[in-house]
Amino acid sequence: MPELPEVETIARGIAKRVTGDVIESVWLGKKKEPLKSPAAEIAAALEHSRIAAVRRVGKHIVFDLEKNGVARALLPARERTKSNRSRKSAGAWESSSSVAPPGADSSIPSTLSRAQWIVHLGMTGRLQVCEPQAGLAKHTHAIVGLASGRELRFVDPRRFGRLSVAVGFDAAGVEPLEVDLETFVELFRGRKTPIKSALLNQKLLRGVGNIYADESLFRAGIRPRRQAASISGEKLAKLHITVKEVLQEAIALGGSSISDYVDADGEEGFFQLQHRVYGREGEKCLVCKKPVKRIVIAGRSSHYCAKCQK
DNA sequence: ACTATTTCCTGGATGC
DNA sequence: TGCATCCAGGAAATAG
Repeated sequence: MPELPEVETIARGIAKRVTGDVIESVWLGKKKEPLKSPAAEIAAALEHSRIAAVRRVGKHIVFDLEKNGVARALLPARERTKSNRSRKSAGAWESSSSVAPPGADSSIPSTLSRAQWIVHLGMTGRLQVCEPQAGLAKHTHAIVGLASGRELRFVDPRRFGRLSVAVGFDAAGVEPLEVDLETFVELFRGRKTPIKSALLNQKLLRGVGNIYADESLFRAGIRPRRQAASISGEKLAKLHITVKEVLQEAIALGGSSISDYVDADGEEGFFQLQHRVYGREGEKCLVCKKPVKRIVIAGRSSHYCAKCQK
């Protein structure tokens, strides 16, 4: 279940392999769930684009795409009108900023369109960079052919993952690794919801999932059910630190491998060995030896130590 | 404006 | 062994 550290690890691995490569072809499967934008828009945005960068935003993997505007001018008018329906996705292609590419011959009218391909892995999504002859994994929903001769494949058995395209993509919420204390504290002001739910709310903090919420709360000594607004400034300051600490340690270890998570190199992460409460129901708390408890908050398993967390 | 609950998905684990 | 049931959980949709 990729959360921020796993997505960061995967994005770095993919970036290493495909940055600068050019997309030559796009195949999208028949299943509709994985596609958040219409298939035609995704294919149109990706084809003939250069992958300028690959980065993580929250739990999203963002491919920054660049392409010369010539293809746009050649699009049939019908296609252009059709793709203008949705401003949120590739339909906004027309309104993308057009600038001359560096080093372009100024005598030839040329535009450079920028867009983003956004991949959300959901629970079981995977991105593979492989040779075209490599066996096709079951539940492959997208295959992107690259000029280098390799393929980028999106595989997702449970189909909670999503593919979309956008212009000027930005996700809601603040980056947990960048947020300052004042902004962090402000996120929880007046919130009656349990702190665990607030941490999982991507409109507040983007990237924290179930594992890292539990681990951060344990280190901060806060029970997951505590009403967010009732937590002291001192405790929130502690949480502000432990959230970053847990995420940074996890990134350093390549994420947490539970069930079948592997990064872009097929390597497992090792942060699961550092979990102090997550998945340890009934086992002894590593600090006080009391058994770790498990409760359900908003349908999510939540692990904590009743003695160490108040 | 918030908050809580339900729904989508499949594969692996468990129960009888 | 087989078959049904449950569970994992991110985020969108729905309800309150």
